[in-house]
Amino acid sequence: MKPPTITDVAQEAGVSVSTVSRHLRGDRVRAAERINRAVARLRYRPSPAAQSLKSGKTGAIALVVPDITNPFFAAVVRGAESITAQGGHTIFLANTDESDTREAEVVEDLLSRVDGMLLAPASENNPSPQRLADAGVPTVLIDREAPSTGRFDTVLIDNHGGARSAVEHLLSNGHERIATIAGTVDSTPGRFRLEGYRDTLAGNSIELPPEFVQMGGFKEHGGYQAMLRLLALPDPPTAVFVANNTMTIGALRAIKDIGVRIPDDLSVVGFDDHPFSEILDPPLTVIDRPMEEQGALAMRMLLSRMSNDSSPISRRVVLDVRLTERASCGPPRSTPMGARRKGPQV
Amino acid sequence: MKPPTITDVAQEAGVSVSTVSRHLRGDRVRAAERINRAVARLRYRPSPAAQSLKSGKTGAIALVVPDITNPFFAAVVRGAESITAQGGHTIFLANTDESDTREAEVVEDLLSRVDGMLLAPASENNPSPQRLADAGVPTVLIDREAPSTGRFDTVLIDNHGGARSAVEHLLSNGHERIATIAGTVDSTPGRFRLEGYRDTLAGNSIELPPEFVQMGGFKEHGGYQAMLRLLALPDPPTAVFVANNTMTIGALRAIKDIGVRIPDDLSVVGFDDHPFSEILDPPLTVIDRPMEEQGALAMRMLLSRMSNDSSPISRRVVLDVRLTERASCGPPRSTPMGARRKGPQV
DNA sequence: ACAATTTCTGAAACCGTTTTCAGACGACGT
DNA sequence: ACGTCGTCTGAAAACGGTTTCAGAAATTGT
Repeated sequence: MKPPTITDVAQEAGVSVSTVSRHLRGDRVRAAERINRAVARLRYRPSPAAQSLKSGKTGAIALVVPDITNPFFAAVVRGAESITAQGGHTIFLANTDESDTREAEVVEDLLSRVDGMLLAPASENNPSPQRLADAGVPTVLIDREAPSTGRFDTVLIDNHGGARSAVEHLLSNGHERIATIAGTVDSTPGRFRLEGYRDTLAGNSIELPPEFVQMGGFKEHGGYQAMLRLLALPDPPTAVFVANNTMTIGALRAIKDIGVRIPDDLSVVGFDDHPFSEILDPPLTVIDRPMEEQGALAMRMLLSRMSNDSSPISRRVVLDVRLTERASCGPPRSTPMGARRKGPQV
Repeated sequence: MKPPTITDVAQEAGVSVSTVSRHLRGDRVRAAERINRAVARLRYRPSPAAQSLKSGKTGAIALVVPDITNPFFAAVVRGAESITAQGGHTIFLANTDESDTREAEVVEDLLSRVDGMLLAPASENNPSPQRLADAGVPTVLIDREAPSTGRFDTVLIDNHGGARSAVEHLLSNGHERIATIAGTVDSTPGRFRLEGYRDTLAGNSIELPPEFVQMGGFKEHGGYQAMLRLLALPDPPTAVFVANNTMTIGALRAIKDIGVRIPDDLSVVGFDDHPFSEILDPPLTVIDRPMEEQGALAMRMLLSRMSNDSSPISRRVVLDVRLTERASCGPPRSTPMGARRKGPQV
């Protein structure tokens, strides 16, 4: 009933606990065979609690993300897990619901249970990374930067460049009235994607009314509302860049509700690909990035950090993104839309 | 640098470690105020390893799912997490990639790290639940049954009834040539959804060629291939029931590649809703279920099991599903004269 | 065969907590 | 005042491993 301890094994094998311990950790030992048999017979498994108490290592790694429901983070998890699968580390996954306070709790709780952490902070002014640094927990940041830049290993993507590609694609299709639905501006992706959008338009000497930037908070509902506001404008945009996948779902729903047609009435570029993007009608043009690789890379960096304390300088990796062109963009409508609106409104 | 121990706190507060420990666990103690100050000043946090070694409790719960990328499981995780958030339990999430062997490893590893486990077994002949029972770890099964039925708490949904609703919906639209893309048949959902499909057809005295049942293995690619095979049939079906969400994505991609139109050429019902279902063209009719609630319920059952050892009988909860009708179903392309023309009946 | 060396072993200390177990202290009744 | 309680306290023993240490056994060299 009670799980067997190393003492039971020692007794069964007729040796001392030290010998059993040594054999289990790989030392050459005379009674190796007998110990193996005893272990098998008793189905002995060392207690992680005891091991970690003595060694100070837990054999676990935490992976903290703002929203596990988001396919991007799910992919990151898979990527990270694929690296850790062989090596003997367990992954603890935690969800923060995009909340700074929840993240603080979660991090505080996990702090002493793990040897290292992969963290995608909810926002940029979040104290968690600092807390982890203080506690001496090796940490790699994913997709979001820490307040005190340059002090943490980070795996980012080229958010600014991605937004630029999106807007340039729209420009090259002849659009000028290009709007954006932006995420929370105090998160790294939200901030840089918005800046990329603005810089690109500015670089092309295009000036747009401030209503062309609508905040969607990275949530589906936010995207829905934002798109509704955009479409209700007296002089609405002919193209929209939506800054993440969940807001895109909401935005498309709004478009559908209103009865606007893509790409005839409105061109759309999303950020982050998804299996569904291909089967939409029309298929969605998106900014794509290596999601699993982002997770895998972060995990590799973390593992190296954990074993190889050497390099004190922090690494900052920025992965490339690329535009996957499908069919949701076309030339702008020559005549401004406005007459043809139906369905629910804001 | 080193995290402070209870001894440091005791010293700082000028009392013995026992007193500190007692105060921390809630006993009345004279030096309460001084201890609090010491704890705050030192930023002391008790070592989970030491606590769990002594108490035998870990304060953690494992949640093991076959595929975290699947929005259904992501929702289950959220549901479960929402319950645990307040109470002091950490969640360990693990992914098994639908593999029995991976699941065995994961469960074996987590076994001694947690006080309880929420498990969605990869297949029905998977030994993990038995292993957990042997080890005395409270366990609640999610969505899948264990080999030795009736011995575990389980939170299921009405898979059979869901499949029946789907097929009946298709029947009421006038279809007779109804195919299915089934999941792995050794998993609970795969088995019962297929049985529900077969029973309903049999109940309506409809006999179909065996090629109308295609296996898709619950994977997107499997769904793609299965749909391709279905559409390549000399006498293809006029309607298809796809047994889960990821296969549906694949199936829809195949449909799009081939150029078949929904619902004119083919009616489709999926299993499990998704934000995207609504923005597809046409929006997808699906069997829907309370996903987060399934996770939340399972977590509640587990917590009660963990505290309240009382009831030795195992609970089996079956949640209802319902058909969410959208626009992916219509009358069959070549309807026999006089048959129902349009719209659902019954 | 014997000393010098190397390899292997068990006893014991330790990791940071919780929890007995006496004993110390203050409050109380008479 | 004095014994009797009840409350609060610190020393010490666990929990299940790992690791140091010194000693025993095996190996080697001559």
